[in-house]
Amino acid sequence: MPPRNALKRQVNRLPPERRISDIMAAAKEVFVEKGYNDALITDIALRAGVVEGSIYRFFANKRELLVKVVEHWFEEMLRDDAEQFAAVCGSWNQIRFIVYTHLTSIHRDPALSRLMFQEIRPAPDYRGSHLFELNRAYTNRLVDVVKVGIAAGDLRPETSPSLVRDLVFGCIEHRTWAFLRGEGDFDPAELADAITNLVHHGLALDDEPASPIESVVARLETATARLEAAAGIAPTKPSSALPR
Amino acid sequence: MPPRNALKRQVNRLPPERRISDIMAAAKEVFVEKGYNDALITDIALRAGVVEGSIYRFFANKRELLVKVVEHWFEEMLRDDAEQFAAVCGSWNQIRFIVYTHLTSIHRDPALSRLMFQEIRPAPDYRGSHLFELNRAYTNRLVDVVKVGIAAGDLRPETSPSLVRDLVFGCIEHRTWAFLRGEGDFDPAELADAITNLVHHGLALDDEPASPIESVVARLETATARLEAAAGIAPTKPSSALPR
DNA sequence: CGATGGTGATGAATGGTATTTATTAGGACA
DNA sequence: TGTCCTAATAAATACCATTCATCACCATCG
Repeated sequence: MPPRNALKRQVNRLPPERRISDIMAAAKEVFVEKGYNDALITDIALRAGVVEGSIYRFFANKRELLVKVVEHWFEEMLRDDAEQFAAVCGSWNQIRFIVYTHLTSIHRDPALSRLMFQEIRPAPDYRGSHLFELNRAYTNRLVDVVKVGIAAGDLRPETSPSLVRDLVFGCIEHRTWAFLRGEGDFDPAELADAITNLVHHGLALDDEPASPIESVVARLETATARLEAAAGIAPTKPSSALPR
Repeated sequence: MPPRNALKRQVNRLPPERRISDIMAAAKEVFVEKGYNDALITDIALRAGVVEGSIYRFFANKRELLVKVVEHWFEEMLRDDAEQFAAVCGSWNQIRFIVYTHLTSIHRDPALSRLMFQEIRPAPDYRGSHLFELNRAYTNRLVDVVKVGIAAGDLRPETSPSLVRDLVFGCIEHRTWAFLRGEGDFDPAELADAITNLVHHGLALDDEPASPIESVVARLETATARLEAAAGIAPTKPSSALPR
């Protein structure tokens, strides 16, 4: 056995899968602790027990490493949620379930959620990425719930399912930003109830006979509102506000 | 006059305000074009007609420069919106106005909006910053609208005003992310209507008083009153009282 | 059993960029 | 007109992601 010779460099050979998972585990740690920009490749390499250059054998660059780490997390999450969801019935309960599980994920992994929101999603190549597809599948469950609810007569037929998706996920994100910055805390169950109720009241079909007068006045109100908007807001391009 | 001597360096002395505004204008350009990370101080200095070091005389670092640029934009925006808002009456119209103007800002300045969402807001020192205060004032208008609406009996008493704020601004943000990434377009007026309707249906008090006609007529009256106000019959500040 | 080629792994460069610093020029003021 | 103060400069520094020339381990073959 050769003595610990300073001139001989030590090499530790491992199967690629093992190396990759070591690096990803270390990267996850560092990204979570430091955020993307302050995470150092040196630090990741150190914790993974490799040298900086080795990371570039498996990942094209720092960003790809980030994407892979978040993808891994997201996929795991989806697997866990999927079959549970299948057991939930009724539009209110289904919406509540989706809101609740999403809130729980954020509450459990704030740093990773934040990386997803702040670093991944705004990237110009996000659409077209695997994470985009995963996220689409994730959020489309809500779209489907709304569609089914409309078909079943539970929800207002004129609501846009995709707008409901943005309403719900946008609300959750906006509500949790302070927490994601490390300020304060929230209770997922409580907040899930509040959001679901608020949204659902906007969706629930009011079983009123809906007299003809009703709709006529509603149209009148809309017309005047537009008129006001056009008159009060922008002299620059008044026409567009009057689509008719 | 000294000849253009390569050994003598040219110095262009300017009043500080002028230098600062030059630098900020150049920085705005570059940040808008390239985004925060890809914006180079060198580039900014070049366009501002100064040398890199000079920027650090007026701004502590790149991030402070960014914050100042966004602050400036935001303040300007607030000034423009403020008095217009004062003229709008009725909770539906007020919400619609807020949604519409916000959508318009995003539509007009996507890059700056994006910097605000992606770079500024997630920073750990955001709360406590001037921009936080500005943004709070901006979004609190909606909170006030909801509070007044509840007090006036227009909106469900059990709704949380701050949750409505998150619902509305979160929805807008989520909806516009694709546009902010440079994919596709949206129509502010149309989207404002859709969002306002969706949210308002979740807020509007549904229990009809005994006679449907009664409330229908009341709404008609409200609508015409608004129209009068908008037309300039009752101009300066009819809003704060929120009649009725 | 020894040589050898392929490749995982290394750590020292490289390059790009924010930030700092020593030095200079212009103007205000005496 | 001389002197000091400070804006402005340009070169230097520091920090990192990324690249690259080289090395050491293993399998395979002679």
